[in-house]
Amino acid sequence: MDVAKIDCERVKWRKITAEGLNLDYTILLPKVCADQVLRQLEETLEYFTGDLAKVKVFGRWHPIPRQQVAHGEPGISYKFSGTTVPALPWTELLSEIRDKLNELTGHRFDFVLINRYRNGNDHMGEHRDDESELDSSAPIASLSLGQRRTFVLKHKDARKPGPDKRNVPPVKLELEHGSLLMMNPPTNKIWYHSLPKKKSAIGVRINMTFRKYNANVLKK
DNA sequence: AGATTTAAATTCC
DNA sequence: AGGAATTTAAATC
Repeated sequence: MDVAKIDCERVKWRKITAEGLNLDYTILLPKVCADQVLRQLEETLEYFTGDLAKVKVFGRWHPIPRQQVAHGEPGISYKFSGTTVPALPWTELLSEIRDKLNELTGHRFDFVLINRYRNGNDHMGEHRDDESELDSSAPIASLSLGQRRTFVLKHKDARKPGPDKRNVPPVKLELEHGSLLMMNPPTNKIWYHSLPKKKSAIGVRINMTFRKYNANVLKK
């Protein structure tokens, strides 16, 4: 069972919508395939360490509460609160997954950010994937492997304190082993997302978000 | 120029 | 008990 053999025609999507939110969810990889991909990722990926694994928040430096690495086309770098990391070259497995997602979606992803959550204590705070260097017309494809975790989305107006706070309910999803979540425009301009801590989560989760950068970011 | 950004400690259910 | 909300600064766009 390998990724290249997955039949895109048979993928059954679940559509999730709300005000300014447009998601598609599916279990893309059958269990045996997802198990194999996870094992291969664990064997082949190395994560950033040292200064590349730190963020500056409220004037203080912290180690990121998860492991992280980026791969993609030459010339791309990923910036987040204080730190800039280079995109490492594509690996064979990452290219294979990218090609399948390109076939499935009709987009050409040129970058992937990989986050590894060692256990339920690793997490990610509320943020949007709306960097100006990203092609705002392209979706972001989020593939999850390993430990199931809850993904929380909040409307930007439900988040800010004060009188203009609006009561838009959050959207929660359980991201399963082998699942693919498509975040379609304009979702990432309007909704924040996070992966909260979960005491009961013991296992490792790896999440890969495939993105498309604006053409002028790539090295020619 | 004012909104936005990110994680941790603390308080509050 | 464990989650959700609140508070924290300085730099960037």
